[in-house]
Amino acid sequence: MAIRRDKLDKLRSLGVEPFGQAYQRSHSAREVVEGFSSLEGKSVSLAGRLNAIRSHGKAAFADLQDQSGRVQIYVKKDIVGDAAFEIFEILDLGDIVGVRGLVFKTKRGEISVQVEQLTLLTKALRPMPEKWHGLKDVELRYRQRYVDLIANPEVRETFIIRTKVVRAIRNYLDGQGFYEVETPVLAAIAGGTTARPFKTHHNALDLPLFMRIATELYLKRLIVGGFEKVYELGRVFRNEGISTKHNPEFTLLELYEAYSDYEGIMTLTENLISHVAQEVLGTQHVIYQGHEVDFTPPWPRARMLDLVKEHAGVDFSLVNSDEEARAMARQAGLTLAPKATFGQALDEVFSEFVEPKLTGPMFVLDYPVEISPLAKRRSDNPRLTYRFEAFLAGRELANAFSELNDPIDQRGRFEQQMEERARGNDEAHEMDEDFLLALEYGMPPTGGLGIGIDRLCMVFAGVDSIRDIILFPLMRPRHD
RNA sequence: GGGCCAUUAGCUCAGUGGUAGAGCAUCCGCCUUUUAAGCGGAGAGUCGAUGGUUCGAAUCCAUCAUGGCCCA
Repeated sequence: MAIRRDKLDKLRSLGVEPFGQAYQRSHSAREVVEGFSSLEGKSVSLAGRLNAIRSHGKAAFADLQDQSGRVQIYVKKDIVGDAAFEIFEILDLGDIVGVRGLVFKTKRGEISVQVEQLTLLTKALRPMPEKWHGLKDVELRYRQRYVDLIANPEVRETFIIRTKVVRAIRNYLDGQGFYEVETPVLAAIAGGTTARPFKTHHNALDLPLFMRIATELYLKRLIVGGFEKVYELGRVFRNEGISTKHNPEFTLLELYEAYSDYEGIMTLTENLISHVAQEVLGTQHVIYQGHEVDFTPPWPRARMLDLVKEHAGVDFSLVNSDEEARAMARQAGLTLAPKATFGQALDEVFSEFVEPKLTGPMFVLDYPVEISPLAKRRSDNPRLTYRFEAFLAGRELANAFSELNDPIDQRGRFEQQMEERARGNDEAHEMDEDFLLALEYGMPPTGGLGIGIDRLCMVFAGVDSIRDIILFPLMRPRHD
């Protein structure tokens, strides 16, 4: 640091401003390398960070890194002149420069730019991480992602994949006639799923507010209002623990299609993901965590009850009461809370014995009503709903249902959730009178879908931790 | 919340009770087609923090901090 600060003064005394102005570039590093056959002998201008310097006395090679990649530059005293070469010798790894010069190939065959004019654009006051091993310290990689991006080029590729996934989703949905909308992040009630919200406060209205945990209830209001295909691709916030699969804020896609149902949404889901795979990876096949994944539709479908019967050896379709359900869970080897319902018992057994085995992609159908308070009941079995989840690599990828549009049933479900809450489950839904009011105006039969974008991107990028697909994951602030 | 692990130079890492090390980076010298350039030399540390055990602690013990992995 101190040495680099001294260099600032030295540069200024030589008439060089270490924090320069805009620089006109003619090419990117990649363009120079890939377009060599037509660029050889021609003059190009590039800008980027000095990644490596191999000095040879009165000449030097260096690697110039820009967003597209790296290209070697060759700085020769004879050509740039004594003054410029003196300045070049002061430069450090990490400094950002602009160069203009001729494209050529070295004896060893490396495409390079013979520098005629060198411009310092930004002096780096901090040293870069080690060139060979990169930055490995995960704490520093997350806290100082910019250094991670400089030192580990594959990290940029990971995040470019994320960008492409999001773009491909928008392209597909827009092409299907969906409208992208924006609904409130701050609301008096955080609804749409079961999770603890972040609480905040609006000063002028002296109003307690919550940050959204889902976009569901607002998007359904839009269906009531006559929008027929809407989606929101937005950040939601859940005040819960942090793990390789959980970050307190994450990106959720929710979409709603009027006059559709969960069957229609299943088809849409597999087509959407398949489209994204083709757009982003150019293939339907990926290997994730050692499993071969094939996104080609249609995906296998199985009823939750059947999967539980198959993998846990217990048949919940024979159960007639919550008590019998708890007994069946015990038979499968689980101990549950004494008040656990049929739905909770089934879900726990499913999570424990089935979920980890679902490499997928596949659909699991017909979730119990108690854990699906916003989903429509099956007409042939009121304990179950028209709800499915998509699974991939043992993890929930998507959650969808035929939306409950009966305001009276919906009120009953909310009341059931209130009882849950009274029993101490502070993740249960709150009564949302305003949403019920909307439903009373009439919501057409509708299918809805939610997809966790971070987890989806993890599969496409081949990373195992959600923190590796979030640019700036939440960290405890450093205090030193 | 529980268990296990990590924390040593800017970075990557050695160092299991007896004078704090290596490579890269940095600085100085040499070197005009190298590429993890090379050769010679130099500087660089509150060993995460605080206590304790010991003649002596990076090393053993306790607590705390930060992070990671697993579990709830």
